[in-house]
Amino acid sequence: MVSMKDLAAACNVSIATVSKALNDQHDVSARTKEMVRRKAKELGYFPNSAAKALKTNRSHNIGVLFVDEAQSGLTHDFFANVLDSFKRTIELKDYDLTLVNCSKNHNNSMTYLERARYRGFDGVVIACIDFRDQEVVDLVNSNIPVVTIDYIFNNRIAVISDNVKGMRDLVNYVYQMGHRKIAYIHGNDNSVTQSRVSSFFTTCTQLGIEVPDEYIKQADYRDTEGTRLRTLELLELKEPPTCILYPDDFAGFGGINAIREKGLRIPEDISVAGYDGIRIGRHIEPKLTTIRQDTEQIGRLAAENLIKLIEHPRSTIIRPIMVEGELYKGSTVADINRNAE
Amino acid sequence: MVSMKDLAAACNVSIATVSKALNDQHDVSARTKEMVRRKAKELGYFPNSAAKALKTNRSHNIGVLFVDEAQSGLTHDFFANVLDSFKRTIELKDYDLTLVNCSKNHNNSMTYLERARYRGFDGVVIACIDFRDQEVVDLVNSNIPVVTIDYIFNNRIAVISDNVKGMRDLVNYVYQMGHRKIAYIHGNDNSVTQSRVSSFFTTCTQLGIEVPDEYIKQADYRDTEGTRLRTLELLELKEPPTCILYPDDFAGFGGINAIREKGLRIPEDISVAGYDGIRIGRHIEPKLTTIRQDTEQIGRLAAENLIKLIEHPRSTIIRPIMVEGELYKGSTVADINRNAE
DNA sequence: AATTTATTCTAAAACGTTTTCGGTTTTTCT
DNA sequence: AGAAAAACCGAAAACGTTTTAGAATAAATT
Repeated sequence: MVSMKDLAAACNVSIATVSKALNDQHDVSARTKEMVRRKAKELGYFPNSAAKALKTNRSHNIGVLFVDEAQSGLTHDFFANVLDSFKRTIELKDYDLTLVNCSKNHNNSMTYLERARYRGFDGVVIACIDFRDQEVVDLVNSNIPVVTIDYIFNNRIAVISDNVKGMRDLVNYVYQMGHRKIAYIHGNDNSVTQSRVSSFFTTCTQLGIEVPDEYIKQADYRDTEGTRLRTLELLELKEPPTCILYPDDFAGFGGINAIREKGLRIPEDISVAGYDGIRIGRHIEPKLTTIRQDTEQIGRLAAENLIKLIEHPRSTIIRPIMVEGELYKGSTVADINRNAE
Repeated sequence: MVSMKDLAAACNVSIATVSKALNDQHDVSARTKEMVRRKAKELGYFPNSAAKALKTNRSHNIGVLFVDEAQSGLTHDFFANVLDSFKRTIELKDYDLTLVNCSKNHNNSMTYLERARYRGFDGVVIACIDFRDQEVVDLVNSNIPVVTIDYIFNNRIAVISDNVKGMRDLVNYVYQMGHRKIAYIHGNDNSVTQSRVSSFFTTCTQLGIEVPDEYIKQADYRDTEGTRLRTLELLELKEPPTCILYPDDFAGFGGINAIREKGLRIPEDISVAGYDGIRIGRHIEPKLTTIRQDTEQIGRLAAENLIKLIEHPRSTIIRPIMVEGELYKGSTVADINRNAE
């Protein structure tokens, strides 16, 4: 409510001088700077971001775009952790974070791009969304600095979890534990799933493992009911797998339930593994074997690179950034090597 | 980038007319309104929120204040669900949501109140934070519309989960299942804990249950290691409880682990219950008995009332709003009545 | 026809900043 | 001491809106 005008009056200087003093410009003396700042604190002055944004075309505000279809937005463990890390990082540089309104409630709703411009975001981070949506594509192709998570666009910064390496590590580990009959219930079709599935097959081939068609099934991510049903199918096979991989940890618990329904023990009778490394997985028994994605790193790198792109567009190298996950061994994959019996 | 000025030029009318046409004011003819709107769409015009906010002192942006101490902000299941519901609700009214930067990284960082003013939030929702923090108190006592979650300030809107009723329902259920030796490991001291603890004692007294001191212990919320240790202590007692209540579901799993460590079965040998109703609790075995907090409702009511307060300050009744939780029976509390044996 | 009333429009100020450019004053150099 | 350079400051325009007060025109009333 107390503006630069008031402050200028109180200091007997011009508004211009006040502005420069507060912004630490070089053409104002140390003495007046000191005076203006003291007075500012005294009167309880603080700037108005709207006016500043209007004038400078910089909002110091970053938008985050995600769609919480089926309750899987903010409550999505992986994404929430990424976002949390992202937020902590940009806060160090004095940015705020705005969740972009993505409801299409009236027919005149803005597109994502329009809304980003409307709010004047300095940059946008995009995650957890259908990347083939035309609105998303338009936003990515605009001149607004953008970073995507787990999806690569041409000539844009992306931070992606190394699903190829993750799946390879997981399969190698399972193989090393003696398993040769490995089933994989994968998630619904998107780029993440594709990376994992192709890595699964590649690794199996390299290891000389044959994967019968009926060992490959599909369920949605976080869909415990789907994995339960698929798991039951797998257990019905005349030659059931000795280990089942799930789309993610959450969905994995659906599979675990199915297995126990059948009176089987984990990992004595059958082994399982998830993907993600959700927090709770390390706190409940059996501790789920999984690939822990480095959400901390993903969020931080996304933030750092987006800010670099915003503040130094010319000197920022635009490329996808890989973040490796880490195998968490847990206790759901049994060692069934001969010598271990 | 195309502004009202451009639009005015293209339409051969004044800027004022354009503004009024787009805002559907009464003193502009239907014909020009139509014309302006058509032209606006044609040129790809959209407003600039900073300019609008500067002029009107309304940002159509709501701040959310929470502190993610110990990773328990966005990744906090209860809060994430509340926030998700909150967001969906305000989006229907065309508001955006900004997570207020609450890092104190340099000594000149703004206070919460200053930041709220700086950004020009129309309102702020406060949750998951130390409500005794002076900065929070200052914000609450300012003239900015505010709603708090799970904490009541005088003369401010609050949406709170009915912990008294929740705990009463839970204890009654446990009692009804035949339990008389009920232990309670409660969370660290705050208003939520106080409600639950006092309700626990009141209900026990009403039921004529004696609660020995050593049945009451403390662990932090979501602290699986703490609950593990406290649980082991309880099991060492010469007269151990037949049922243990935990601070929350997440922490409850720490207790479950401890119990299994000792080779005991749930619920055959000992019963347990949590509090919250986190999603995963319904997907893993054993299904944890708990009080499911109605996060959907809490978020929605907080949003609706905050917006009402923003848009119609005079006619909004200011009072705490109670939201009841629901008993989820799960399968971790055994029926130990004589006839059930 | 003259007056009033209603309708439709515009000019201009204002919101709180930043920035450019020019003008003083002070310091430094010869 | 005088000139050149450096340091410091202010007036004013601009960013994209909304809003007020009034002007111009059209319609309705006497």
